[in-house]
Amino acid sequence: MTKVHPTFDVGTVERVPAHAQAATLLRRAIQLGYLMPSDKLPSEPDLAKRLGVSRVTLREAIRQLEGEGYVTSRRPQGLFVAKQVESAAKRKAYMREEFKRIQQLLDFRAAIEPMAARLAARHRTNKDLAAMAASIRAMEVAATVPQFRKADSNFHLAISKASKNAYLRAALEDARAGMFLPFDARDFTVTWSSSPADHTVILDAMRERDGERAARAMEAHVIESGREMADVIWGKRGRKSPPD
Amino acid sequence: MTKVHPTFDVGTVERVPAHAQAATLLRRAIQLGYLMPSDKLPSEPDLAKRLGVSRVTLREAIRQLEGEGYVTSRRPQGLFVAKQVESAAKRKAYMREEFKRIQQLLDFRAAIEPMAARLAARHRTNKDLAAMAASIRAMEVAATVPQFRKADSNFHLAISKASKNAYLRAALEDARAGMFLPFDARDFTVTWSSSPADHTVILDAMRERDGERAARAMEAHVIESGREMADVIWGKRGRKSPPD
DNA sequence: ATACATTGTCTAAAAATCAGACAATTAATG
DNA sequence: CATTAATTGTCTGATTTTTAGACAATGTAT
Repeated sequence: MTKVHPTFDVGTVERVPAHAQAATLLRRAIQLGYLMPSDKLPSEPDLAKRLGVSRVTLREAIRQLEGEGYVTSRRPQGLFVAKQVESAAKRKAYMREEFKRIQQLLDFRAAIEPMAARLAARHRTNKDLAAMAASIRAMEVAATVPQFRKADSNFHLAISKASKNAYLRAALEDARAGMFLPFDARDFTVTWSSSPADHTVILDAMRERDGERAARAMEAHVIESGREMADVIWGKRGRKSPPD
Repeated sequence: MTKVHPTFDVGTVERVPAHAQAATLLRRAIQLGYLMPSDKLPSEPDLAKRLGVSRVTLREAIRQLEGEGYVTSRRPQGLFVAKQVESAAKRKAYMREEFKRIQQLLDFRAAIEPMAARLAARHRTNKDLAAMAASIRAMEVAATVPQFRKADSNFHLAISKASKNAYLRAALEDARAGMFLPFDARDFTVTWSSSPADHTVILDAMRERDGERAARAMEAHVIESGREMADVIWGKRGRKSPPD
């Protein structure tokens, strides 16, 4: 008796316009620290080609980002990354309201990052190891929060790459991009304190191909990062300064 | 000195046509067992409305799925899920060739499913619990592999839903959809042997809100499932029959 | 003052999607 | 066996999004 399934739910198609996607890509690049404040962006024709869209479409994306305050256009010189995206107070409010989402994201990271570290310790090449070490060095010499954040991101992404697991890697990239969205701030320096030591421990485990130790260290690191983050969000600790 | 970042790479925009998205949604519904072989799909206007696309767009998606052999259109009766997508031999060959990918997916599941179980044990409502129990009952009375698979899928998805974590849930859905693609076969009855007992243990932990036990049980289950799967793929055990 | 790269603005066309109408088909019904 | 009713097959025209390209406006650097 062929019949339609009663609880049939496949979800819905959501069309994402090309200009919205382009805006998301550029916003993410700024949020992840690939594009830093006051950086000049490529010219519109160039940028459009890189993004794989037409200039008109790119333009709509730029208008959107200008409205959000991520970029400013100085007439015939080009497009620049804004120095300040939003007020500190506004960002902090945003973070509180997004707290639940962040907490979910931290649990998600706590699930995947240790596994990525475990597999990376097993499958890493010397080149992978070098990339991780380079990221840690970059973290140590970072003078600004965006620089630090970029190095930190690179370290974790290097591990996900070394795991040789496409699923973990994709999930981790998504997770990190999602994390940094609200931490776009220049006034929060989360994970600055515990990170250097944590990262070194993880790197050692990678060097010795000790998967379990790498996983445990990563788990501790993610949990501690989350704790620090929560403290900052809820104002228990307040600001910290970068190391000198 | 404002300069363009040298290693500037934001990725590219990829336009995903609505019909491709619709095809993906329907394909996944079949792969996950929401739509079973010989099931009748809703009428085109109805389905188009549910998917949030026009009928023309839906039609392009259907043409695609027909080409892939997922559905067949019996003229004025409607659209039906195909009985057989591909031959058993072809699927088995496909599985071996996709073995690496499956192994990655198993590692990915081993990372996220225990965490989902842990959080589900903590956050589950009675309704969540009832859904899990219903899935187990459905598994016990399943007479065919698709039925069993659907029930199995529902159990794991119920847990991911109960975890109240959108990221874990989405990742788990992706992972399961990816798993079942090559296991669409009727000739593999993986996880049939160990599953009933495993699932009951997990359910007990959920009932008692014992997150750690739930996580451990789930981890063991995923690992054992992977082991059985590997055995079947490499022919160490061969076929099994469904319970009567 | 001038050159020049860049953004601002416009037009025309192509592609995707939508909304709706109507014909064709055939299982089910009486 | 004829009729009904639901469904797919097919078509048209409008709307939205995106593309490709041309040209003017701008203001910095030489």
